[in-house]
Amino acid sequence: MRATMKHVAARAGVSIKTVSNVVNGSERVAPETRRRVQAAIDELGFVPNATARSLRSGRSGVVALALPELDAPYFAELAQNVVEAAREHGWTVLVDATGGHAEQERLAASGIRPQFIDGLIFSPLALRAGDLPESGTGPPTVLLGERVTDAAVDLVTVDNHAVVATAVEHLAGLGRRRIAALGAQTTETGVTARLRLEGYHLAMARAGLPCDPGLVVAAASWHRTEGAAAARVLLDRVPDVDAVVCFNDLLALGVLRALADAGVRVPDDVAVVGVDDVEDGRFSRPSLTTVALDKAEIARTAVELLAARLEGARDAPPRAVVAGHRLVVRESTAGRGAATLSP
Amino acid sequence: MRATMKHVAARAGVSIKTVSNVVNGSERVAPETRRRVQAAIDELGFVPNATARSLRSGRSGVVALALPELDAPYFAELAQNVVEAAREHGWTVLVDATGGHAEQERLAASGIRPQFIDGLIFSPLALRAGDLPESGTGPPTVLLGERVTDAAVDLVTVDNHAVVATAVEHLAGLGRRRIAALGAQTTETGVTARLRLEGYHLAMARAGLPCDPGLVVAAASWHRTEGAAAARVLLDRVPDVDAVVCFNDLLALGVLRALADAGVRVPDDVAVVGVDDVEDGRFSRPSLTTVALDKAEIARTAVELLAARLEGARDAPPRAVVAGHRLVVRESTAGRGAATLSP
DNA sequence: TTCGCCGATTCCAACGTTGTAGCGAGGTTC
DNA sequence: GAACCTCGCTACAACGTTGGAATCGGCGAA
Repeated sequence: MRATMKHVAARAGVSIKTVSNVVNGSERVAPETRRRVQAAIDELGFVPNATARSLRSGRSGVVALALPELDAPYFAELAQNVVEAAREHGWTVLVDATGGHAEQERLAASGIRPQFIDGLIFSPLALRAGDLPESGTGPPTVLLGERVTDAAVDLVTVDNHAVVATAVEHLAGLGRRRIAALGAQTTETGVTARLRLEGYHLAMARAGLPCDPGLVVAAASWHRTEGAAAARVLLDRVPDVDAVVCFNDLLALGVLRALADAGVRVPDDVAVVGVDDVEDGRFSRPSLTTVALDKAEIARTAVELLAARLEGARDAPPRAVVAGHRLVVRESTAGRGAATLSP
Repeated sequence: MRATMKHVAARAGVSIKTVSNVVNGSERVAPETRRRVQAAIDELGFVPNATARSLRSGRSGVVALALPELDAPYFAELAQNVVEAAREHGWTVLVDATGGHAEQERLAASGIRPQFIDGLIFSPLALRAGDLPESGTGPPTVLLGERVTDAAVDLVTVDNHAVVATAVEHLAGLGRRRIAALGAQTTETGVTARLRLEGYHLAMARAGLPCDPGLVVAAASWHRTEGAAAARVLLDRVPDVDAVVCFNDLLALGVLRALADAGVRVPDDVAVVGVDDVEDGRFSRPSLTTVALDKAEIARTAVELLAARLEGARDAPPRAVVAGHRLVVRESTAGRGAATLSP
């Protein structure tokens, strides 16, 4: 059985509280006592019981990260960044893969293993902010994505209009006219998809390009297979398409594959742009031009917002931070001229 | 403040223990009492405090998964599988990304947030089994990877000799003679790398192929960049190489990219095989022939071994399970003839 | 010598839950 | 009608820790 403070106390000939004081580095301990206690701790291999500590103090040092899926590169890279940022604050991250299912997400939002976690960083797919438990019920939460309602939670987002507009402008600047958008979603909950589609329409209008409805292709989920399938639909529907803006990189990677299979040259015949900047895109053939989202900034900001809320006023007004993005030009729009394996 | 059993008890006019009995579905509660208590629970939105429960019962329902990194697709996909398998057992998974650093791994092995977690599924990179805390100190552990010493922990592994041999035989069967191995590691801790290299040598010998030392290329870490760099070294060193066995898919994807940049045709000039079967390989150009490791089986087995140890005898003899693998032939060895986007 | 003070340590209670023991009411058995 | 049983519930202690109050011993000041 594992040693407890009781054992250490007995061995060192002091009270339990003195052991606690030594462990927590309190000032009020005589050097000699401290030494004796420390020796006992070492001999018994005592490690404080985090559960008891957390019950007593109300803090566990664990924050949850609820994501739709871990095996999509964007979320995997984001998770990695969150884990690292959380470590800086002495937090351990409990990752919860919701599968994007509303029920799982609701469960996650109301606190996995209630009171186990100090806070939650939540990237919902099916859930809308209005579905979040009323504040006070769930753990302090930072939302990644969109504010769908005015629920009072902190938020880290990106400017989805601008993100897609950046892509469209880049393509228009290269002289492309028939620019398709891939990744539209009809479900009410696909708010990111809706915003990105709006950004597409706005940018097309600004560039004075016709916005044929056939140019907009839906994708129920943003995975490679869906991207490939949508690309086939698109080629069939609009044979003279000369560019595709995909709403994320996975879709774009699927598109690249399907275009190659169809004998379409990229970027000569069709230029392709994604969003996210996941690592695969740097190594694909052709490498993928993309609008990079600053995942490190998103992760860092989310952790910091959470820290502020935990350490500061629990009911301070909610804050919203917009993380940055930037265009990364690679072969899928610039051809072999683009620096290889960069940046 | 959140409602506790005390509040519920007061509201329902019963003792705390009766509330506990209702919550835990004990038999000894009259229907009418149960109804009253349930009503109070609903009105107050009571949810049992997992921390207190865990302190009392010694079980938290949380298992840790310690991995080198989350953003490598193999680990991300594995993590996803573990999360799903754990959910079946009612467990939540706490993911710990160690970065492959010995110190972080040691920390993880001795129990992140001690006593917080019921068990640990551990995929070490830097640590050797001998470095694990003596049994009894850390949490019950299932090791993913290799048994380096005879430490008494459960183990899920793959037959690394056979895995690489499968790849070599496939290439030899296609008539390739100058087959390179990519991913060797000189560090003492890279046991998987050592086993895969042995598998390569054994298979080459069996196939009666010369095993020029120049054909073996090292890669400190198994990422795309390293793969690309190693491929350039290889082309420089052995210009007439006609096949490459990469010790994982990421290396292979880097190799594909570097070969394309060098104007080498795959598989016409050089055939490429990876190990893992991550999703990227299904969509790369050319798509990647690989030796698929059964990640779902690995995850499921690991969770089951852990469950058995937690529910059964704590000190039952350790078990070792070898998970399956199978060759998946795609374009990087079979050319356009291979079914596209399959399987 | 006594008092007060201060630093070091101990004691007690509490965090929210559950296991064990026990208790009263009502029914059954002879 | 006493002995016994079962049912439904309550009381208490315990899990391992920490905050706060209480206590103790030694020392300087009066």
